[in-house]
Amino acid sequence: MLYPFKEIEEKWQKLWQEKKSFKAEVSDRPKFYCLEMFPYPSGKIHMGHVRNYTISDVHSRYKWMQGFQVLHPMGFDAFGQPAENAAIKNKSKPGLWTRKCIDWMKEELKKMGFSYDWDRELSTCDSSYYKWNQWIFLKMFERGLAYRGKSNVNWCPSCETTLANEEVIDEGCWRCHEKVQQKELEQWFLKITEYKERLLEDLKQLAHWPQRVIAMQTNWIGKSQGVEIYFRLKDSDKVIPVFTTRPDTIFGATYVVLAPEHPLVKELIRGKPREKEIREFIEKVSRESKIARAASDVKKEGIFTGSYAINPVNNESIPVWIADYVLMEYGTGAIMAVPTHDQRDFIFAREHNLPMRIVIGRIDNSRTQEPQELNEAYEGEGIQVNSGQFDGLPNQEAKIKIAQWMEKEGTGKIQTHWRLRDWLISRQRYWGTPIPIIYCRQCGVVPVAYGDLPVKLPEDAPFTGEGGSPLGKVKEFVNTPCPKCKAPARRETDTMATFFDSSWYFLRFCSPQSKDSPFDIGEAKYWMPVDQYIGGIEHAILHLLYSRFFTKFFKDLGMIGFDEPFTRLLTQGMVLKDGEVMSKSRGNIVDPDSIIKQYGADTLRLFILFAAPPETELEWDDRGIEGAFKFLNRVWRIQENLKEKADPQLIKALHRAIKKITEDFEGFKFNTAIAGLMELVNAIYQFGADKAVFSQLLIMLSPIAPHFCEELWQGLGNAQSILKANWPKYDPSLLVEENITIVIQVNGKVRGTIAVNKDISEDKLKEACLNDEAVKKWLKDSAVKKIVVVPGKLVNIVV
RNA sequence: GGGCGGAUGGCGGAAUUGGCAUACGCGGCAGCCUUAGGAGCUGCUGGGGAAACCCUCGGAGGUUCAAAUCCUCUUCCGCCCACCA
Repeated sequence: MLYPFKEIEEKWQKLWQEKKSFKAEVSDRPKFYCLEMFPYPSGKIHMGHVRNYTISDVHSRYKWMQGFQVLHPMGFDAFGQPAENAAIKNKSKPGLWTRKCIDWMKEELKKMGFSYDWDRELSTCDSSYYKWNQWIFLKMFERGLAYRGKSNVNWCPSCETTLANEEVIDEGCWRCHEKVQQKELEQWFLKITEYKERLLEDLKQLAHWPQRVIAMQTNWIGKSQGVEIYFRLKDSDKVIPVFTTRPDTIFGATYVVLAPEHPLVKELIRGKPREKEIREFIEKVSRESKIARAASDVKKEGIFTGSYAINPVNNESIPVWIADYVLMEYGTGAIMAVPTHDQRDFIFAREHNLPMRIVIGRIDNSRTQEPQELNEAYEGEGIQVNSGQFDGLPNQEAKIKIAQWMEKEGTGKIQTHWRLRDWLISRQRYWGTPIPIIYCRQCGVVPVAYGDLPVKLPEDAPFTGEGGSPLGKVKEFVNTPCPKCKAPARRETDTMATFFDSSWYFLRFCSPQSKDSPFDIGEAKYWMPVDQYIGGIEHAILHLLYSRFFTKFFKDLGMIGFDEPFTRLLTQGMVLKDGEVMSKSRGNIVDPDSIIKQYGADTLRLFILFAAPPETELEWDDRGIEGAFKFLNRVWRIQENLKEKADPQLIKALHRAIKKITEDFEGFKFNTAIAGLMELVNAIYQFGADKAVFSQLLIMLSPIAPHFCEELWQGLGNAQSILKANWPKYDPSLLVEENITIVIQVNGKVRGTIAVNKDISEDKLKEACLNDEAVKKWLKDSAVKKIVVVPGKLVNIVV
């Protein structure tokens, strides 16, 4: 007979809701804040959600049972483009569509039996939430951290909006993959670069984050030390600053290259004989996509400007070129080229017959090479040559000496460069937080007064899907008096990037009803920081970096006292089917709802944890889910045959299991924890369980299969929820075996085993091993050289 | 090109961190039970071999009494970043 999962799950979900079993309240108990990355309400949950939220849920329930006061909230990241696309398609409104999706999704989440405190639910599209986005924006504006700038922005012609650098993937829009164009617009930026040192430095505090996330953030921030070197133009007082991380190669700089967009270019080429040709070249490059420009196998194109610069260390005249491989966005938009020691420069120099000079000699090669002998640039370590007074120094040492010397001479300046750019948050979109700014002819850019917040998003903007922001077409929204002079003025019609919304929601969860501030300072002091954060690796850079930035900003406002929002981070792996990521386009989706209908949520939870460790990819297997269901049925049948008193052997097995399973829960090794539970169940089938052993099994299984265990727990006569039960503790004395099995090896190969008392002396053990019948035949003709004894484990006889 | 992570039976995956490779499950095989259910229970199940034994953790070397685990070289796969000066 199969256990009646449908009735059981409905029954307990209802009871949990009625009793508010997962209500998080400030108390004397130690707190534990367990958070998963909240979903975008697309309407349906997918296996990725199921996996993410099951991991969090098991961890939360485990912490409850360990006596923690747990905060485990859920909400919806509800602003964003899909709602607008759906509204256009269905001739509906984004708000209506989104709220319907939220309702559907909540139903599905509830069917999974997740232990959320639903009283804390929030949606970022509610004005009670986004009001505080606007408040935060104004605070940043006051401090100069939100600013307006003219900028060449990434423009997606399909979505008709700008994109952050971070949202451009392989030169396409991150959402629709349409090729991104460049367009100059007035935009709002957040000055995240102001926090770059702290964002980098504080990564050291994150001892419990995955190494690779730390590495990705470090690379994204991209700190690099080097020297800014000043190349004076020949016959001019103009200077080209150049950034390099390799000042040790300065004596080998044989030409200078400017990015085509470099501000000096126009002036440099004016009146030169090939001016027209150069202009055409620049035109051509600017039309090229960044993909083509970035492809390393593509020939590096360039053109001589006709001007020369002076290498400040040796006063040589070297030509100034323009080339597509130099980027305006990085460094100073100009480089010094050292073809012998930089592969890109090498290719370019060979292509255009530019001079080369070796300045770093290979350590392993005594013969000095000539540049024409080179097949590629030498980028490794070496000894300085052709470098004036620095000849003979190891280049690492010369790097520092040359930098210091140049700084003293005034020809260069030691500098640090960063890859991190300011964060563009303006979106020419409707379904987002309105930016609380008013433009007045008289007063200019005027912030909305705090008292006038929220600037509400009008719910009935026209949706045609054509051109520009629908907000701009709502006259009642756009036209407003200037807060300062009361003259007619216009509102900003751009909205905020949705990453803004998700950069502080974890703080809002501490006090979601708070009416006077984004979050209650006392509540946040109790609950924050988040003890365990769980989500997908795809957010390793953006969301986590922005959240860290906001946290530091709140600290600067004096609202919180810590630097980092997420103490521990777990990034779960993707769910695959037939070796590929589950996705609609591949048509390999397994719908969680159909699995729940067929086997119940407990089986789904059990399987998804058992199939793989949380961090690795998980291959979906329809037969595996049957196995999980079979296991629960096997546990179900135990209640029919309970004994009066359990066998001592089973008690030992139980305590071994408690130790293993507890350790595995601590380390998020749910797959082996479940294996441990299965072993315990196998032992129960062998020896027969009593009520006490069965109870302990249920407690340990309950975070994984909560409805199922509540039902059996109640069946054992318990009036209270199993969540209130204490997590079992093992008795170490029961783990010690009087007689242990020792492995006997001869020359490292297993030749037998021997059962001995645990306290046997080493000599006696050696003797017993040498006299073992199975071992003797391996020893007969050889002399024993050495015997290695690993206490309690094995004996290795070397002959 | 750079960074990170992988590779273990027919499959998903274990291995106390250098100490019995393949726990647990799936699949397969056999038996039992049967009011024949796609149920349940009990065994067996890495490869070769009649056996004694031998071989096996992507491949090749090395360190060690002992290697899936440490070192060197190498092949393949995944993710992220990328003319970053």
